[in-house]
Amino acid sequence: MAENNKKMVEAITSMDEDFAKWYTDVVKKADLVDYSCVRGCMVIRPYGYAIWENVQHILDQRFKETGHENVYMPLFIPESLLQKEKDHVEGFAPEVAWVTHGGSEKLTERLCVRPTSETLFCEHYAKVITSYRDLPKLYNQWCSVVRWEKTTRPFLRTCEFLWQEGHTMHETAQEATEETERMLNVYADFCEQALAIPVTKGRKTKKEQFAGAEATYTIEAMMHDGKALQSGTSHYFGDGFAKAFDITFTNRENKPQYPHQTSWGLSTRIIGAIIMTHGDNDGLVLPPAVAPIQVIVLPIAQHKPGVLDKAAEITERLKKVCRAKMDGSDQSAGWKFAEYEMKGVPLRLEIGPRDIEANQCVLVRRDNREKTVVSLDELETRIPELLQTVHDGLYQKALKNLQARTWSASSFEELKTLAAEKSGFYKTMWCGDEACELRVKEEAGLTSRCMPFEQEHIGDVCPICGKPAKTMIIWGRAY
RNA sequence: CGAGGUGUGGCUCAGUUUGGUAGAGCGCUGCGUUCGGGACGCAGAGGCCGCAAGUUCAAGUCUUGUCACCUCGACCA
Repeated sequence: MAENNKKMVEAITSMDEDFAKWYTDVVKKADLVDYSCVRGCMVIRPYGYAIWENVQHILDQRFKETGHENVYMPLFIPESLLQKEKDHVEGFAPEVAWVTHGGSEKLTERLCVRPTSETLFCEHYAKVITSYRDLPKLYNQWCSVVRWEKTTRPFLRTCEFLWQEGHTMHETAQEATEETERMLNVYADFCEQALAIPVTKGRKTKKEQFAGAEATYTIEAMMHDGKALQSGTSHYFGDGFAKAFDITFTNRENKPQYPHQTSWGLSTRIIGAIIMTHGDNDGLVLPPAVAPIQVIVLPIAQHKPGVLDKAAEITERLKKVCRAKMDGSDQSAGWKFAEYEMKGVPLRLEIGPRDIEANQCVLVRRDNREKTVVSLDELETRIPELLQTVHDGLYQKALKNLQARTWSASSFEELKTLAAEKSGFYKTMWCGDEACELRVKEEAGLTSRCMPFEQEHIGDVCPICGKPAKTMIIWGRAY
């Protein structure tokens, strides 16, 4: 029995042993995804999709609170449309999928399966924006996009993935800039408040920015292994696309003018961030706000009279204050403990004959296994409190990891040594020259993650070239 | 796209060196006993060994081709 137990537990590879393998083990064993017969694509299973639905629900609400409307654009983009903006097409052309035939007939113009929908939004905006009175246009769409990736991993990089993409048009550059920042903040708040993931907000370097954008802003999260995951991006386009797509409106002075544009997106990749930020060697650990099941009610010795009934009664009560579920299947109690830990359920409620006698139950936190005995009379207040405590615990733990793995370097040698010996984020000053960025990539194996909004003065010169530098930048290894 | 590796019941794999009737554990189905950390007994179901050619009396095993997946690099949310 002990032998068996050990074997089952070892079914998840330890994260210290092989983090990548741990990740795929968790993804599979928690029933989040299945590999599909289509190369590089995944089946998102009910439990994984339920997480995404919770993400969608919370974010969609925040988009609407900030004045956005949902729309739906076509899946296909005619080749000529994609090619209107030069930088954009150069950035995406290598990874688009093309439709060349309809039935057995060859199409006169190839259609690309959208890798992102800027071009479609632009084409539409050109038709519907004629006056400053039509602005701003604050559109968002929930959809999937396709990018022909060479190497893929569930959630982190797949050939098709689900996301939302917001596309907005504004009268002035300032308004558009504000929108870009506003939505980045929506993402950052969402990550911290709903997902318990601390993020670093900042601007991407020119090398890392979105194809066709004037500025790209990002939230970067640190995974448990110290690697970075770009978790959401917000782009300022200026009027570049507007010019390419001939979008003009009559301004307040009765003159034609190009509007200023933004776009911003967050994808199912965020589920990868949740897994790699909070997960442990027993499996997934879900932040309560997006956990499909927040409390799993487990009857103990459920064949004994009254136990199942009591557990069902408690579950019904709990459903009024949280997402609760009872497992009354005939698996053993120990099996259920392990199962729901693997699935990352934030709280487990155990109720057995001894508890019923004492009018109490045992609550166990997934994040630290702490047990609390709670009177059945106090469930409605204690459970929401405990869920909040789990959230806070997860956030603090993630923040601690971020702080413990953030290093700063004042010389290139120091940066290279740190990069070789420690994983995480590396702060240095940077002159702004792309040549230095390339050298860091070549010699230290790091890419720039962002230039944080919260700057620190850690020197006066760029450690790579020695020239004066005013910007602090974060380097790292990215998923 | 480069370098390596792997394809055998649902899953993880043994069997390939030396060709000779397709195996194990887990999972699954049924019945019974269990249940506070992955329980147990009994009885069952399930495989043209990735695919295609070839060698052979005989191929999971040898040869050639092909496809898929995995790991590491290069490229990208």
